Amino acid sequence: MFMHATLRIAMNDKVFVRDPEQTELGRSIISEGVRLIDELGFEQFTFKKLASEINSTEASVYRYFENKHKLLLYLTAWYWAWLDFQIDFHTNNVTDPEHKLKIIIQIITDSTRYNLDFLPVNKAALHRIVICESSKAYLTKSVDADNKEGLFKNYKALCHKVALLVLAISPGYPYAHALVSTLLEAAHQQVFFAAHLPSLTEVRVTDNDYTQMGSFLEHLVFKAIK
Amino acid sequence: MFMHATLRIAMNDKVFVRDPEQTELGRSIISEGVRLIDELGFEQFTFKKLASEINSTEASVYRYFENKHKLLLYLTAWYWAWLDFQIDFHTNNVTDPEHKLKIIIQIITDSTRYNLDFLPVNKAALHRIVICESSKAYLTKSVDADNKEGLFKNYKALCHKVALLVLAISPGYPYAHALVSTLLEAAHQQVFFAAHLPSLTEVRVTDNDYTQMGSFLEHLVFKAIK
DNA sequence: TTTATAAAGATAGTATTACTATTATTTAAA
DNA sequence: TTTAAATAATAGTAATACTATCTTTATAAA
Repeated sequence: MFMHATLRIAMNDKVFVRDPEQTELGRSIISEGVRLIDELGFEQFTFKKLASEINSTEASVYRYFENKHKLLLYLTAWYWAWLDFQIDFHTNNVTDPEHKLKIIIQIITDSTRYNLDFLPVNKAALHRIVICESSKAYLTKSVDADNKEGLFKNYKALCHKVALLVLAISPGYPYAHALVSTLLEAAHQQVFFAAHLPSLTEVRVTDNDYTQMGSFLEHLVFKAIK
Repeated sequence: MFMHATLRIAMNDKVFVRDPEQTELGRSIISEGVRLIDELGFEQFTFKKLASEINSTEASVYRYFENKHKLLLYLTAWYWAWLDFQIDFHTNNVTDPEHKLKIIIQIITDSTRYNLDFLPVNKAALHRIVICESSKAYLTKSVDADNKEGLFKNYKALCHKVALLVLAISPGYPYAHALVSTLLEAAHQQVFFAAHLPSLTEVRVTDNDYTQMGSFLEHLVFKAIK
Protein backbone atom coordinates (compact mmCIF):
# COMPACT_ATOMS: atom_id res chain seq x y z
CA MET A 1 0.00 0.00 0.00
CA PHE A 2 1.52 3.27 -1.07
CA MET A 3 0.96 5.06 2.22
CA HIS A 4 3.33 2.88 4.20
CA ALA A 5 6.46 4.59 3.14
CA THR A 6 5.15 8.11 3.30
CA LEU A 7 3.04 8.19 6.45
CA ARG A 8 4.60 10.39 9.06
CA ILE A 9 2.84 11.73 12.11
CA ALA A 10 3.52 15.44 12.43
CA MET A 11 4.36 16.30 16.01
CA ASN A 12 4.26 19.57 17.89
CA ASP A 13 7.90 20.54 18.39
CA LYS A 14 7.22 22.00 21.82
CA VAL A 15 6.97 18.48 23.21
CA PHE A 16 10.58 17.55 22.58
CA VAL A 17 13.97 19.22 22.87
CA ARG A 18 15.36 17.46 19.82
CA ASP A 19 13.10 15.67 17.32
CA PRO A 20 13.47 11.96 18.13
CA GLU A 21 12.39 10.87 14.66
CA GLN A 22 15.47 12.44 13.07
CA THR A 23 18.13 10.22 14.64
CA GLU A 24 18.81 6.61 15.42
CA LEU A 25 19.13 7.38 19.13
CA GLY A 26 15.89 9.37 19.10
CA ARG A 27 14.01 6.51 17.45
CA SER A 28 15.34 4.00 19.96
CA ILE A 29 14.29 6.32 22.81
CA ILE A 30 10.76 6.12 21.41
CA SER A 31 10.60 2.44 20.66
CA GLU A 32 12.41 1.29 23.80
CA GLY A 33 10.57 3.94 25.81
CA VAL A 34 7.27 2.42 24.75
CA ARG A 35 8.52 -1.03 25.71
CA LEU A 36 9.80 0.05 29.12
CA ILE A 37 6.84 2.22 30.14
CA ASP A 38 4.57 -0.67 29.19
CA GLU A 39 6.69 -3.05 31.23
CA LEU A 40 7.38 -0.96 34.33
CA GLY A 41 4.49 1.47 34.41
CA PHE A 42 5.04 5.20 34.18
CA GLU A 43 5.93 5.71 37.86
CA GLN A 44 8.71 3.11 37.90
CA PHE A 45 10.01 4.15 34.49
CA THR A 46 13.11 6.38 34.57
CA PHE A 47 15.42 7.86 31.96
CA LYS A 48 18.31 6.09 33.64
CA LYS A 49 16.69 2.68 33.11
CA LEU A 50 15.81 3.63 29.53
CA ALA A 51 19.36 4.79 28.83
CA SER A 52 20.79 1.54 30.10
CA GLU A 53 18.38 -0.46 27.90
CA ILE A 54 19.49 1.36 24.77
CA ASN A 55 23.16 1.41 25.80
CA SER A 56 23.22 5.13 26.05
CA THR A 57 23.34 7.60 28.93
CA GLU A 58 20.80 9.52 30.96
CA ALA A 59 22.26 12.81 29.74
CA SER A 60 21.73 11.75 26.13
CA VAL A 61 18.07 10.96 26.72
CA TYR A 62 17.63 14.37 28.32
CA ARG A 63 18.82 15.91 25.07
CA TYR A 64 15.61 14.63 23.46
CA PHE A 65 13.03 15.08 26.21
CA GLU A 66 12.98 17.54 29.09
CA ASN A 67 11.57 14.84 31.37
CA LYS A 68 9.54 11.67 31.29
CA HIS A 69 6.28 13.61 31.44
CA LYS A 70 7.11 15.20 28.09
CA LEU A 71 7.89 11.76 26.68
CA LEU A 72 4.47 10.56 27.82
CA LEU A 73 2.87 13.61 26.22
CA TYR A 74 4.76 12.82 23.03
CA LEU A 75 3.60 9.21 22.97
CA THR A 76 -0.02 9.97 23.71
CA ALA A 77 -0.14 12.84 21.20
CA TRP A 78 1.41 10.51 18.67
CA TYR A 79 -1.22 7.89 19.42
CA TRP A 80 -4.12 10.33 18.94
CA ALA A 81 -2.69 11.56 15.66
CA TRP A 82 -2.20 8.01 14.52
CA LEU A 83 -5.77 7.08 15.51
CA ASP A 84 -7.00 10.15 13.69
CA PHE A 85 -5.22 8.95 10.58
CA GLN A 86 -6.61 5.42 10.93
CA ILE A 87 -10.08 6.91 11.12
CA ASP A 88 -9.58 9.05 8.03
CA PHE A 89 -8.22 6.15 6.10
CA HIS A 90 -10.94 3.67 7.01
CA THR A 91 -13.85 6.06 6.61
CA ASN A 92 -12.51 7.83 3.58
CA ASN A 93 -15.22 6.68 1.18
CA VAL A 94 -18.01 6.20 3.70
CA THR A 95 -20.68 8.81 3.21
CA ASP A 96 -23.40 7.73 5.63
CA PRO A 97 -22.55 9.51 8.92
CA GLU A 98 -24.08 6.78 11.07
CA HIS A 99 -22.10 4.09 9.36
CA LYS A 100 -19.04 6.27 9.65
CA LEU A 101 -19.54 6.76 13.38
CA LYS A 102 -19.92 3.02 13.86
CA ILE A 103 -16.64 2.39 12.11
CA ILE A 104 -14.98 5.06 14.26
CA ILE A 105 -16.25 3.43 17.43
CA GLN A 106 -14.78 0.14 16.21
CA ILE A 107 -11.42 1.77 15.54
CA ILE A 108 -11.36 3.52 18.92
CA THR A 109 -12.32 0.27 20.59
CA ASP A 110 -9.68 -1.84 18.91
CA SER A 111 -7.19 0.49 17.30
CA THR A 112 -4.43 -2.06 16.86
CA ARG A 113 -6.61 -4.27 14.73
CA TYR A 114 -6.95 -1.58 12.12
CA ASN A 115 -3.26 -0.86 12.03
CA LEU A 116 -2.17 -0.39 8.45
CA ASP A 117 1.27 1.16 8.65
CA PHE A 118 4.73 -0.17 9.41
CA LEU A 119 5.95 2.60 11.64
CA PRO A 120 8.58 1.29 14.05
CA VAL A 121 6.39 1.55 17.15
CA ASN A 122 4.87 -1.38 18.95
CA LYS A 123 1.19 -0.44 18.58
CA ALA A 124 -0.05 -3.03 21.04
CA ALA A 125 2.32 -1.76 23.74
CA LEU A 126 1.45 1.84 22.90
CA HIS A 127 -2.23 1.01 23.16
CA ARG A 128 -1.63 -0.48 26.61
CA ILE A 129 0.25 2.67 27.60
CA VAL A 130 -2.65 4.81 26.41
CA ILE A 131 -5.02 2.64 28.46
CA CYS A 132 -2.99 2.78 31.68
CA GLU A 133 -1.08 6.03 31.50
CA SER A 134 -2.66 8.51 29.11
CA SER A 135 -4.81 10.29 31.67
CA LYS A 136 -1.65 11.01 33.68
CA ALA A 137 -0.56 13.15 30.75
CA TYR A 138 -3.22 15.73 31.56
CA LEU A 139 -4.05 15.09 35.24
CA THR A 140 -1.18 17.29 36.40
CA LYS A 141 -0.61 20.76 37.75
CA SER A 142 1.11 21.62 34.46
CA VAL A 143 -1.99 20.92 32.36
CA ASP A 144 -2.69 24.58 31.62
CA ALA A 145 0.89 25.32 30.64
CA ASP A 146 1.05 22.17 28.52
CA ASN A 147 -2.25 23.04 26.92
CA LYS A 148 -1.03 26.55 26.11
CA GLU A 149 1.89 24.99 24.27
CA GLY A 150 -0.57 22.99 22.19
CA LEU A 151 0.40 19.59 23.55
CA PHE A 152 -3.18 18.32 23.61
CA LYS A 153 -3.99 19.57 20.13
CA ASN A 154 -4.15 16.09 18.61
CA TYR A 155 -6.56 14.82 21.23
CA LYS A 156 -8.77 17.87 20.84
CA ALA A 157 -8.69 17.59 17.05
CA LEU A 158 -9.79 13.97 17.21
CA CYS A 159 -12.54 14.78 19.67
CA HIS A 160 -13.73 17.62 17.47
CA LYS A 161 -13.73 15.51 14.32
CA VAL A 162 -15.93 12.87 15.89
CA ALA A 163 -18.13 15.50 17.55
CA LEU A 164 -18.83 17.03 14.13
CA LEU A 165 -19.98 13.65 12.95
CA VAL A 166 -22.23 13.32 15.99
CA LEU A 167 -23.71 16.69 15.10
CA ALA A 168 -24.20 15.60 11.50
CA ILE A 169 -26.32 12.72 12.77
CA SER A 170 -28.07 14.68 15.47
CA PRO A 171 -27.78 18.42 14.85
CA GLY A 172 -29.64 19.38 18.00
CA TYR A 173 -27.62 17.29 20.43
CA PRO A 174 -26.08 19.78 22.86
CA TYR A 175 -23.24 17.66 24.27
CA ALA A 176 -21.40 16.36 21.22
CA HIS A 177 -17.88 17.02 22.50
CA ALA A 178 -18.72 15.89 26.02
CA LEU A 179 -20.13 12.66 24.61
CA VAL A 180 -17.08 12.04 22.46
CA SER A 181 -14.55 12.77 25.20
CA THR A 182 -16.54 10.45 27.45
CA LEU A 183 -16.47 7.84 24.69
CA LEU A 184 -12.72 8.15 24.19
CA GLU A 185 -11.97 7.91 27.90
CA ALA A 186 -14.45 5.10 28.50
CA ALA A 187 -12.88 3.07 25.70
CA HIS A 188 -9.69 2.87 27.77
CA GLN A 189 -11.21 2.71 31.23
CA GLN A 190 -13.43 -0.21 30.37
CA VAL A 191 -10.50 -2.20 29.01
CA PHE A 192 -8.59 -1.48 32.19
CA PHE A 193 -11.54 -2.39 34.39
CA ALA A 194 -12.16 -5.57 32.42
CA ALA A 195 -8.56 -6.60 33.10
CA HIS A 196 -8.11 -5.44 36.70
CA LEU A 197 -11.41 -4.48 38.34
CA PRO A 198 -13.90 -6.67 36.49
CA SER A 199 -16.73 -6.07 38.92
CA LEU A 200 -16.91 -2.52 37.59
CA THR A 201 -17.98 -3.65 34.14
CA GLU A 202 -19.79 -6.38 32.27
CA VAL A 203 -17.40 -5.90 29.39
CA ARG A 204 -14.94 -8.75 28.93
CA VAL A 205 -11.92 -8.68 26.68
CA THR A 206 -10.52 -12.11 25.92
CA ASP A 207 -7.96 -12.89 23.21
CA ASN A 208 -8.13 -9.33 21.92
CA ASP A 209 -11.82 -9.71 21.29
CA TYR A 210 -13.26 -6.26 21.85
CA THR A 211 -16.76 -7.09 20.62
CA GLN A 212 -18.49 -6.38 23.93
CA MET A 213 -16.71 -3.07 24.35
CA GLY A 214 -17.81 -2.06 20.88
CA SER A 215 -21.42 -3.02 21.63
CA PHE A 216 -21.49 -1.14 24.90
CA LEU A 217 -19.99 2.04 23.43
CA GLU A 218 -22.05 1.94 20.26
CA HIS A 219 -25.22 1.46 22.26
CA LEU A 220 -24.28 4.27 24.63
CA VAL A 221 -23.47 6.74 21.87
CA PHE A 222 -26.35 5.99 19.52
CA LYS A 223 -28.95 5.96 22.27
CA ALA A 224 -27.69 9.34 23.41
CA ILE A 225 -27.96 10.98 20.02
CA LYS A 226 -30.95 9.30 18.37
CA MET B 1 -29.26 16.40 62.84
CA PHE B 2 -28.59 13.39 64.98
CA MET B 3 -26.27 11.69 62.52
CA HIS B 4 -23.60 14.34 62.73
CA ALA B 5 -22.03 13.08 65.86
CA THR B 6 -22.27 9.41 65.08
CA LEU B 7 -21.35 9.16 61.40
CA ARG B 8 -18.07 7.40 60.97
CA ILE B 9 -16.81 6.01 57.71
CA ALA B 10 -15.55 2.47 58.24
CA MET B 11 -12.23 2.00 56.51
CA ASN B 12 -10.40 -1.11 55.39
CA ASP B 13 -7.48 -1.48 57.81
CA LYS B 14 -5.18 -2.77 55.07
CA VAL B 15 -4.87 0.73 53.73
CA PHE B 16 -3.10 2.18 56.75
CA VAL B 17 -0.40 1.08 59.18
CA ARG B 18 -2.02 2.83 62.12
CA ASP B 19 -5.60 4.08 62.03
CA PRO B 20 -5.34 7.84 61.49
CA GLU B 21 -8.77 8.52 62.95
CA GLN B 22 -7.67 7.36 66.39
CA THR B 23 -5.12 10.06 67.14
CA GLU B 24 -4.65 13.79 66.86
CA LEU B 25 -1.59 13.32 64.65
CA GLY B 26 -3.45 10.86 62.44
CA ARG B 27 -6.32 13.26 61.94
CA SER B 28 -3.99 16.11 61.05
CA ILE B 29 -2.24 13.85 58.53
CA ILE B 30 -5.61 13.39 56.85
CA SER B 31 -6.84 16.96 56.98
CA GLU B 32 -3.53 18.59 56.10
CA GLY B 33 -2.85 15.81 53.60
CA VAL B 34 -6.03 16.72 51.77
CA ARG B 35 -5.05 20.37 51.80
CA LEU B 36 -1.53 19.75 50.52
CA ILE B 37 -2.39 17.22 47.81
CA ASP B 38 -5.03 19.63 46.58
CA GLU B 39 -2.51 22.47 46.59
CA LEU B 40 0.55 20.72 45.16
CA GLY B 41 -0.91 17.87 43.15
CA PHE B 42 -0.15 14.27 43.98
CA GLU B 43 3.22 14.16 42.18
CA GLN B 44 4.69 17.15 44.03
CA PHE B 45 3.21 16.09 47.35
CA THR B 46 5.65 14.39 49.74
CA PHE B 47 5.49 13.12 53.30
CA LYS B 48 8.35 15.44 54.18
CA LYS B 49 6.36 18.49 53.10
CA LEU B 50 3.30 17.18 54.91
CA ALA B 51 5.29 16.56 58.09
CA SER B 52 6.68 20.05 58.06
CA GLU B 53 3.16 21.51 57.62
CA ILE B 54 1.87 19.69 60.67
CA ASN B 55 5.06 20.29 62.68
CA SER B 56 5.85 16.63 62.83
CA THR B 57 8.41 14.41 61.18
CA GLU B 58 8.54 12.27 58.07
CA ALA B 59 9.10 9.16 60.20
CA SER B 60 5.93 9.87 62.16
CA VAL B 61 3.85 10.12 59.01
CA TYR B 62 5.25 6.79 57.84
CA ARG B 63 3.88 5.23 61.01
CA TYR B 64 0.39 5.89 59.65
CA PHE B 65 0.79 5.23 55.94
CA GLU B 66 3.24 3.01 54.13
CA ASN B 67 3.60 5.59 51.38
CA LYS B 68 1.69 8.40 49.70
CA HIS B 69 -0.03 5.99 47.33
CA LYS B 70 -1.71 4.34 50.32
CA LEU B 71 -2.76 7.74 51.60
CA LEU B 72 -4.36 8.47 48.23
CA LEU B 73 -6.11 5.10 48.34
CA TYR B 74 -7.34 5.95 51.82
CA LEU B 75 -8.70 9.34 50.76
CA THR B 76 -10.45 8.06 47.65
CA ALA B 77 -11.90 5.05 49.46
CA TRP B 78 -13.10 7.40 52.16
CA TYR B 79 -14.70 9.63 49.52
CA TRP B 80 -16.57 6.75 47.89
CA ALA B 81 -17.87 5.53 51.23
CA TRP B 82 -18.95 9.04 52.11
CA LEU B 83 -20.68 9.46 48.76
CA ASP B 84 -22.39 6.12 49.29
CA PHE B 85 -23.68 7.38 52.62
CA GLN B 86 -24.88 10.65 51.11
CA ILE B 87 -26.80 8.64 48.53
CA ASP B 88 -28.41 6.40 51.14
CA PHE B 89 -29.37 9.34 53.25
CA HIS B 90 -30.88 11.42 50.48
CA THR B 91 -32.71 8.59 48.76
CA ASN B 92 -33.79 6.83 51.90
CA ASN B 93 -37.51 7.38 51.47
CA VAL B 94 -37.58 7.60 47.68
CA THR B 95 -39.27 4.56 46.22
CA ASP B 96 -39.47 5.38 42.52
CA PRO B 97 -36.23 3.99 41.06
CA GLU B 98 -36.09 6.58 38.28
CA HIS B 99 -36.44 9.43 40.71
CA LYS B 100 -33.88 7.77 42.92
CA LEU B 101 -31.40 7.47 40.06
CA LYS B 102 -31.87 11.12 39.19
CA ILE B 103 -31.08 12.14 42.75
CA ILE B 104 -28.00 9.92 42.70
CA ILE B 105 -26.76 11.53 39.51
CA GLN B 106 -27.20 14.93 41.18
CA ILE B 107 -25.21 13.80 44.21
CA ILE B 108 -22.43 12.31 42.10
CA THR B 109 -22.34 15.49 40.04
CA ASP B 110 -22.16 17.88 42.96
CA SER B 111 -21.34 15.86 46.03
CA THR B 112 -20.22 18.77 48.19
CA ARG B 113 -23.57 20.47 47.87
CA TYR B 114 -25.32 17.58 49.58
CA ASN B 115 -22.82 17.46 52.40
CA LEU B 116 -24.65 16.91 55.65
CA ASP B 117 -22.01 15.91 58.17
CA PHE B 118 -19.36 17.81 60.07
CA LEU B 119 -16.50 15.43 59.66
CA PRO B 120 -13.20 17.30 59.87
CA VAL B 121 -12.34 16.92 56.19
CA ASN B 122 -12.46 19.69 53.65
CA LYS B 123 -15.01 18.16 51.27
CA ALA B 124 -14.43 20.71 48.52
CA ALA B 125 -10.69 19.99 48.53
CA LEU B 126 -11.32 16.26 48.72
CA HIS B 127 -13.69 16.51 45.77
CA ARG B 128 -10.99 18.32 43.77
CA ILE B 129 -8.55 15.57 44.71
CA VAL B 130 -10.98 12.93 43.53
CA ILE B 131 -11.39 14.83 40.26
CA CYS B 132 -7.67 15.23 39.59
CA GLU B 133 -6.03 12.31 41.34
CA SER B 134 -8.44 9.45 41.97
CA SER B 135 -7.70 7.56 38.78
CA LYS B 136 -4.03 7.48 39.80
CA ALA B 137 -5.13 5.33 42.73
CA TYR B 138 -5.87 2.43 40.40
CA LEU B 139 -3.82 3.19 37.26
CA THR B 140 -0.73 1.54 38.74
CA LYS B 141 1.18 -1.70 38.49
CA SER B 142 0.03 -2.50 42.03
CA VAL B 143 -3.67 -2.43 41.12
CA ASP B 144 -4.10 -6.20 41.35
CA ALA B 145 -2.35 -6.43 44.71
CA ASP B 146 -4.29 -3.45 46.04
CA ASN B 147 -7.51 -4.94 44.75
CA LYS B 148 -6.74 -8.24 46.44
CA GLU B 149 -6.42 -6.37 49.73
CA GLY B 150 -9.88 -4.95 49.17
CA LEU B 151 -8.77 -1.35 48.73
CA PHE B 152 -11.29 -0.66 45.96
CA LYS B 153 -14.20 -2.26 47.79
CA ASN B 154 -15.94 1.03 48.46
CA TYR B 155 -15.81 2.09 44.84
CA LYS B 156 -17.08 -1.27 43.70
CA ALA B 157 -19.85 -1.24 46.30
CA LEU B 158 -21.03 2.16 45.13
CA CYS B 159 -20.91 1.10 41.51
CA HIS B 160 -22.87 -2.04 42.31
CA LYS B 161 -25.50 -0.17 44.29
CA VAL B 162 -26.22 2.20 41.43
CA ALA B 163 -26.04 -0.61 38.89
CA LEU B 164 -28.77 -2.48 40.77
CA LEU B 165 -30.94 0.59 40.49
CA VAL B 166 -30.24 0.77 36.77
CA LEU B 167 -31.36 -2.84 36.52
CA ALA B 168 -34.49 -2.09 38.52
CA ILE B 169 -35.40 0.51 35.91
CA SER B 170 -34.27 -1.52 32.93
CA PRO B 171 -33.94 -5.22 33.83
CA GLY B 172 -32.72 -6.24 30.41
CA TYR B 173 -29.92 -3.69 30.09
CA PRO B 174 -26.73 -5.71 29.73
CA TYR B 175 -24.15 -3.09 30.74
CA ALA B 176 -25.38 -1.73 34.06
CA HIS B 177 -22.02 -1.75 35.82
CA ALA B 178 -20.15 -0.52 32.76
CA LEU B 179 -22.62 2.35 32.45
CA VAL B 180 -22.29 3.28 36.11
CA SER B 181 -18.49 3.15 36.17
CA THR B 182 -18.52 5.26 33.01
CA LEU B 183 -20.88 7.67 34.74
CA LEU B 184 -18.73 7.92 37.87
CA GLU B 185 -15.57 8.52 35.89
CA ALA B 186 -17.20 10.95 33.48
CA ALA B 187 -18.54 12.99 36.38
CA HIS B 188 -14.94 13.83 37.29
CA GLN B 189 -13.43 13.98 33.85
CA GLN B 190 -15.97 16.45 32.60
CA VAL B 191 -15.36 18.79 35.53
CA PHE B 192 -11.64 18.59 34.84
CA PHE B 193 -12.12 19.18 31.12
CA ALA B 194 -14.47 22.09 31.77
CA ALA B 195 -11.76 23.71 33.88
CA HIS B 196 -8.64 22.89 31.87
CA LEU B 197 -9.46 21.54 28.41
CA PRO B 198 -12.80 23.18 27.67
CA SER B 199 -12.79 22.32 23.98
CA LEU B 200 -13.33 18.69 24.99
CA THR B 201 -16.75 19.40 26.45
CA GLU B 202 -19.74 21.69 26.19
CA VAL B 203 -20.21 21.39 29.94
CA ARG B 204 -19.36 24.56 31.85
CA VAL B 205 -19.01 24.80 35.60
CA THR B 206 -19.19 28.36 36.90
CA ASP B 207 -19.60 29.31 40.55
CA ASN B 208 -20.10 25.71 41.56
CA ASP B 209 -23.08 25.45 39.25
CA TYR B 210 -23.06 21.87 38.04
CA THR B 211 -26.40 22.05 36.25
CA GLN B 212 -25.01 21.32 32.79
CA MET B 213 -23.01 18.36 34.06
CA GLY B 214 -26.14 16.96 35.65
CA SER B 215 -28.11 17.39 32.43
CA PHE B 216 -25.47 15.74 30.32
CA LEU B 217 -25.06 12.76 32.62
CA GLU B 218 -28.75 12.30 33.24
CA HIS B 219 -29.46 12.41 29.53
CA LEU B 220 -26.65 9.96 28.82
CA VAL B 221 -27.77 7.46 31.44
CA PHE B 222 -31.51 7.59 30.85
CA LYS B 223 -31.22 7.40 27.09
CA ALA B 224 -29.03 4.34 27.49
CA ILE B 225 -31.43 2.44 29.69
CA LYS B 226 -34.85 3.52 28.49
C1' DT C 1 42.30 16.91 3.37
C1' DT C 2 41.57 19.75 6.77
C1' DT C 3 38.46 21.75 9.73
C1' DA C 4 34.43 23.09 11.86
C1' DT C 5 30.33 21.41 14.13
C1' DA C 6 26.96 18.74 15.89
C1' DA C 7 25.70 14.52 18.28
C1' DA C 8 26.67 11.30 21.55
C1' DG C 9 29.35 9.18 25.31
C1' DA C 10 31.66 9.35 29.75
C1' DT C 11 31.81 11.03 34.03
C1' DA C 12 30.63 13.66 37.94
C1' DG C 13 27.89 16.16 40.86
C1' DT C 14 23.53 18.20 43.32
C1' DA C 15 19.12 18.48 45.50
C1' DT C 16 15.22 15.93 46.46
C1' DT C 17 12.56 11.77 47.22
C1' DA C 18 11.36 7.74 49.48
C1' DC C 19 12.24 5.49 52.57
C1' DT C 20 14.60 2.80 57.35
C1' DA C 21 16.83 2.80 61.80
C1' DT C 22 17.99 4.40 66.34
C1' DT C 23 17.52 6.81 70.37
C1' DA C 24 15.38 10.07 73.36
C1' DT C 25 11.35 12.24 75.15
C1' DT C 26 6.60 12.94 76.11
C1' DT C 27 1.92 11.18 77.17
C1' DA C 28 -1.51 8.25 78.78
C1' DA C 29 -3.05 3.97 80.87
C1' DA C 30 -2.62 0.26 84.53
C1' DT D 1 4.22 5.01 90.08
C1' DT D 2 5.57 2.14 86.73
C1' DT D 3 5.21 0.84 82.17
C1' DA D 4 4.15 0.99 77.61
C1' DA D 5 2.99 3.35 73.62
C1' DA D 6 3.38 7.27 70.65
C1' DT D 7 6.01 10.78 68.93
C1' DA D 8 10.09 13.65 68.12
C1' DA D 9 14.77 14.18 66.82
C1' DT D 10 18.29 12.81 64.23
C1' DA D 11 20.83 10.28 60.94
C1' DG D 12 21.52 7.64 57.14
C1' DT D 13 20.82 5.11 52.42
C1' DA D 14 19.61 4.21 47.71
C1' DA D 15 17.28 5.99 44.02
C1' DT D 16 15.39 9.83 41.29
C1' DA D 17 15.56 13.81 38.57
C1' DC D 18 18.07 16.36 36.97
C1' DT D 19 22.66 19.75 35.32
C1' DA D 20 27.37 20.46 33.92
C1' DT D 21 31.55 19.54 31.66
C1' DC D 22 34.63 17.42 28.93
C1' DT D 23 35.97 13.99 25.42
C1' DT D 24 35.18 11.25 21.48
C1' DT D 25 33.10 10.22 17.20
C1' DA D 26 30.61 10.93 12.93
C1' DT D 27 29.36 14.18 9.08
C1' DA D 28 29.86 17.38 5.89
C1' DA D 29 31.40 21.93 4.24
C1' DA D 30 35.65 24.60 2.92
